[in-house]
Amino acid sequence: MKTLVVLLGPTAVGKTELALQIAEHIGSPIINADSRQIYKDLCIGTAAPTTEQLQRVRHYFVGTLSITDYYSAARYEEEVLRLTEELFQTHETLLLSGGSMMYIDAVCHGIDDIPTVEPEVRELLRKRYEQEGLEPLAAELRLLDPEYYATADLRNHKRIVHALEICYQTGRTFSSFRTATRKQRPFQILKIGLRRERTELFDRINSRVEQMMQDGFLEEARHLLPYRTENALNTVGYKELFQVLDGEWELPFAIERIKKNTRVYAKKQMTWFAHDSGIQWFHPDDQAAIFQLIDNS
RNA sequence: GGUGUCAUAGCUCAGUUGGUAGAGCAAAGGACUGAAAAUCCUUGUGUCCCCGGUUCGAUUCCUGGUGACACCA
Repeated sequence: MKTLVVLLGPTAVGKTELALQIAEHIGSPIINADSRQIYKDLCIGTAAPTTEQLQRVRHYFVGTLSITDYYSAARYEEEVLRLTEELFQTHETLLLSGGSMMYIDAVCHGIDDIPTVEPEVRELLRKRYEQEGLEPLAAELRLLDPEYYATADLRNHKRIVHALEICYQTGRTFSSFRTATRKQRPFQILKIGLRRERTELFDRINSRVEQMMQDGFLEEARHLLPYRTENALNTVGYKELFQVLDGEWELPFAIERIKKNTRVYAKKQMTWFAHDSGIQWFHPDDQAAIFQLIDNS
């Protein structure tokens, strides 16, 4: 039975280095599962693998997209499945590593087959939200898709707007696409979660942000400033540095915000992963136990 | 050594004309189906420095400590 090893955990826990060691141990490339490292030019701020690390092991989904490219968890699912099908012909075990919760779930059990929203529809709804606000849109959703309306987070405009986009574009209700079925994969999945004491993780986050600044994060952000409205740059770190470049924030204040928002992100990841009972948890230093688990699978 | 000011949440501080207290920051918990490092929701954690006194009742008023700061010697 082919095995996909999924290495996951909060940001800054130590996935990148351990992934390299596991990949070398099992002779697998690394399939990256990070929704921001996949973009070219977001190197320092996303703590993407370095050139040396990329030379050590073949990586997929690192720096392959332009920051203006559209991307989604569904595309990721599709592309990873195609890639694994190919790679499993020559590998018994493959490694996928990253922290983007929805991307990992998309690979492991799939997401529903909902059409991709066309740019015109997206633009139309974006304008309506901007001009009318959330309430009229929510009221409209109640008429178009009462089933989804009943359970939707009515204060979250992204949910409401997306449901409406699908209703408009397809003439069907958004809820009719939501089957919540778990797709079967032609390989077994071994989920390895990395975790640390919270204080330890937060210390690592804080010092990693300091390191990013020393590595030229502000310069990287300066080059990307013209693209600031792209979704790829709606990302912790870049957002705050854009405030500095606008002259709105002092740099030390922005650095504190980056640290804080990274901590919040890490907590959000841990909340998500905590619901997944299929994850076996380890401290990143406990490589022996992790290798043993992989070897026995 | 003397005088004065202050002592309240992890931090900075507000406040209670005496009825056991609240802001900001930090922090904690949660949701999540094609934009997910996104987006959204919830939560105040406390010997009010310590021992006494007055009082039905003291974090608040009073005596005395202790500590910090300022000024005078």
